[in-house]
Amino acid sequence: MSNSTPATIEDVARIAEVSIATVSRAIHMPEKVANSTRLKVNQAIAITGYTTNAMARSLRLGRSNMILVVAPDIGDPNFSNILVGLENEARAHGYGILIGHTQNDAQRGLEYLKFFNSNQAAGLILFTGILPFGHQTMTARLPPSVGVFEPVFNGGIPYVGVDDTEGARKAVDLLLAEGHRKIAFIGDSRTRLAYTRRRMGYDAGLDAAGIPPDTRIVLEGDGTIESGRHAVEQLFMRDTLPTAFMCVNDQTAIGVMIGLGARGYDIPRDFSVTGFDDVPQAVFISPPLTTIRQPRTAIGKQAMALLLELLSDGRPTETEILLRPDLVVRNSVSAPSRNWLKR
Amino acid sequence: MSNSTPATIEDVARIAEVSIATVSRAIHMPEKVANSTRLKVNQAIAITGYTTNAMARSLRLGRSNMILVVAPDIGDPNFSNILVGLENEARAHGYGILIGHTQNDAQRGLEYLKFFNSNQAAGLILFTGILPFGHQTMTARLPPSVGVFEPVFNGGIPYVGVDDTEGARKAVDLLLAEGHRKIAFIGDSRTRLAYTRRRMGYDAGLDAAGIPPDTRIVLEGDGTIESGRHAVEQLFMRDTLPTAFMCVNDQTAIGVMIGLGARGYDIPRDFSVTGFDDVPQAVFISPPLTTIRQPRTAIGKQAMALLLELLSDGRPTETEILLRPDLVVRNSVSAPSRNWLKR
DNA sequence: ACGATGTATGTAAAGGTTTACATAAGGCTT
DNA sequence: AAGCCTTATGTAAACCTTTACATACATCGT
Repeated sequence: MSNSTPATIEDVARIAEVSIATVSRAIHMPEKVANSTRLKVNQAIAITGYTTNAMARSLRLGRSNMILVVAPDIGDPNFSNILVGLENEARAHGYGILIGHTQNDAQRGLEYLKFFNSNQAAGLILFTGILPFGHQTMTARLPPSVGVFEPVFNGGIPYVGVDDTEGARKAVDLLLAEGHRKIAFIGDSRTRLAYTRRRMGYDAGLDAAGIPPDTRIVLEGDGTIESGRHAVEQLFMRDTLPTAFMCVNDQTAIGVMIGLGARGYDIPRDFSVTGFDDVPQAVFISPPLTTIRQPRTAIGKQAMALLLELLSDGRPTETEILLRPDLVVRNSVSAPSRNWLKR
Repeated sequence: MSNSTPATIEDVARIAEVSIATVSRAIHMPEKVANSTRLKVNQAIAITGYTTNAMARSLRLGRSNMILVVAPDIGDPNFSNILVGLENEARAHGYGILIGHTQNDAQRGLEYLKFFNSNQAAGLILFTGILPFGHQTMTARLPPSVGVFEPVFNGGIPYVGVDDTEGARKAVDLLLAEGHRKIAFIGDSRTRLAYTRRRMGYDAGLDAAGIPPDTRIVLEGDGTIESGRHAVEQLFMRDTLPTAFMCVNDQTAIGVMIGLGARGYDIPRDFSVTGFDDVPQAVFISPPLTTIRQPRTAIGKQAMALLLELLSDGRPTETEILLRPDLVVRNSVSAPSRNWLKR
């Protein structure tokens, strides 16, 4: 019972008075074994407290029951909820997860490949939009992989994300409904698909409202708080002020709010601001940010489900799964102020 | 080269024209092998791109190179930075980390034991103050373990945390220096060691300032935002108002601030508030929270270092490592307002 | 010149599992 | 009752390492 060394399949076999092959079958292919023997085996397992040695199993099978999750930054507020979804789904199917963070360092990413060479992981979940490994070199023998949030590279890797266009459309429609006509769009890098798609939602919303695009109030940045702040300064410099700021993500929106606050303006009285992501901070900042929620736990769950499917079937059923983002109305949006309307 | 199956030690041996034993030795005990052969082996490894199969190695050695990290909630804002520290240190020593979250469910915690039975993990890092497994049953065959933040149970498991007493003392001293004399302490559960210790710092600070303890303004809660809010209501009901709230953690402090805000008070004009932890939100709330920082990355690093030591030596050098917490001054503390001083 | 000592390498077993193949027994068909 | 199919179980090989033990050879002291 409380032996020093854990019970092996042989211990079970001895007690159940069957061969080890039968024990293995009783566990993994119960229908192939007679009811009476299955019972004996189960009893023996209960007595010994046997758990199958995952190492030996993986060695024999040539694949492990672990999934490697690689993210550029574990501390990213978007990360942890995704992880919950990933982990729950994995566990439900007998898989565990392994976490690696690359800190945006390709070299470190590369080191994670050893988990696959050495059979320590069977599949890969990628958070970064790029492969964390040297590109061409490895694409050939890449393990079954699924991207989260963003499509990966061009490697034909399926991914699970959110319908960015629809989400952006919801944000812009809210602002339009409040009466805003001059709505700035503060983006991040044009190379990111999320930017392109959210921008599409913005453009479409404006177009549907009959408002001609005004490129003077469409800015690019890098998605950080600092970049949101900078965007505000730029607009004040140019004297092309909008009445509302629609931001590509919450970080940028927070930056915008800080920038506006520093200039003495009140939100939402003087300007309205929307974000995208609904990071945990969004509810704590002042005023609480109206934003678009990414269903993170659901994304994680779907991504893992897709990967598990990939692992068993070999081919993905879908190459892109987009979940529906929700508008979360808080306190950073109101009708444009009289003053600004006059402009 | 780009074979479908990864190279094994035998491939290397064949190319280097030595036995597999020599290859293994060349890798793990290089000094035991002649220079010339070591060179040949290294070349062969380079040619084949060989990586040792961790499964086979673990099976043979009877231990793995993975560390299981169990936390009640991966989404906890305290968690991710710790993880960075843990992971960096682990990787530096050839270990990887495995993450599990129990969601405060003992049953789920129990399931993680299989990682040890099956040799999938060599050691354990515990975030929860309690063992996530059935208590008495398992203590005997518990793997090498280290606690983080809090001592674990009574199982003689070493842990790495922060000097709570010193941190609390810094907070209370700041409030005293600002001129506060009536300082409330909002705690969480008395069963938590962190509570006891932070309370000790509070008591000591008051004592040093010659202020007699006033139990009417020392409250208990459960460490949540809601509980902070509730504490404010209680104090208003009883009409025993302090001029400052010293909170056992940031969540409670945020709750206190929300509660005070809801009653129309301004912080820090009407009341001062301090927290403990310096969670990421602390800087985003309004006003930004003055709090005590836990050096999270450092804690993680130390905890992992301690565990690794445990794994090799068998016995821990220290049973408790406390790091120094820092006061982070932001905007939630000022001198008590005239009005309140009169009381 | 011989045994002793030391160094470098090879041989083979062991670690726990899964599974192809072999065997045995029972039930059908004719 | 003979042959055949089906079902249940056992035997043994394979997965890839590490390492105790054996072997071979060179070096050294006497």
